[in-house]
Amino acid sequence: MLYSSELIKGTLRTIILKLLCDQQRMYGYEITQKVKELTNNRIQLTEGALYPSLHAMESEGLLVTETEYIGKRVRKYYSISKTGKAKATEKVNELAEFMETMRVLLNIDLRTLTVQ
Amino acid sequence: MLYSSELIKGTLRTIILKLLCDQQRMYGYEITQKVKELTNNRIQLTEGALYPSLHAMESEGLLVTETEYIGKRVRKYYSISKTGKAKATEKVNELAEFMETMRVLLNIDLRTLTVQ
DNA sequence: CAAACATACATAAATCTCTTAGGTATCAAA
DNA sequence: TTTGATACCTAAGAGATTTATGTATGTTTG
Repeated sequence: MLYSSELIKGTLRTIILKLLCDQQRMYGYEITQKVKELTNNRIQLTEGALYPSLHAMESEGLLVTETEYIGKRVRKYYSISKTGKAKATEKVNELAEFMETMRVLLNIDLRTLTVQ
Repeated sequence: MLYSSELIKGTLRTIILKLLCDQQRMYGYEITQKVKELTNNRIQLTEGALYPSLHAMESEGLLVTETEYIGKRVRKYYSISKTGKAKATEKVNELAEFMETMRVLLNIDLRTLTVQ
């Protein structure tokens, strides 16, 4: 089951920043696969959203890139800057608080929730 | 503190449907106030988003309206239909699963989270 | 008693984020 | 040799919301 994508809106940057906080460096395609794997195919990032988002965060100084060649194929690695790290923390905290607020508002019982 | 509103996107209908599930009937302005109160001013629904959303859900048969006059002032009450109730459950469950997935993905520890 | 604020509805243009759809190219497997 | 995976990218369109605006009544306060 895939989530109705409206929900993903607004969380893409948070996901990317948090992943890059933990993983040192990753390239775009790798990010899509990692998210897919970590969420048991529940969240499938689209490239049309991912790449522009990566480019934007690079130009904002949140991410830094280095390009490498694997054979003849280009691979663009992204890693997180100091500013990016701060932004990651901020965004994750904000999302956490938002989720907690929604949990209370909608009276969602997380104890009975197991996603697998 | 108000949430950066991107997060709210995609959850507006869920909030409205769930509230109307619990409250029998409410009017638009009342919904904004109730959400504000229940979230300690954290979520502030904008009227530009709320009213079109209510109108859409009415035309989709999820909500039913009755108009009343309080003095000379119009008040439009919304209540939830049977279809709406089913939709509410569906949407709340979907959001709950999405939040749980995000919690795992971002490694958010809800035990240390207290929103107040 | 007038101004400010709250209540109560509504619409429309602009904005933002993402999807859909397309494009290019390399590499591995069947 | 064709299919599928890897790997990058952009642009048009869609969808949900914000911002701005409008109308009008009721209440409070200086």
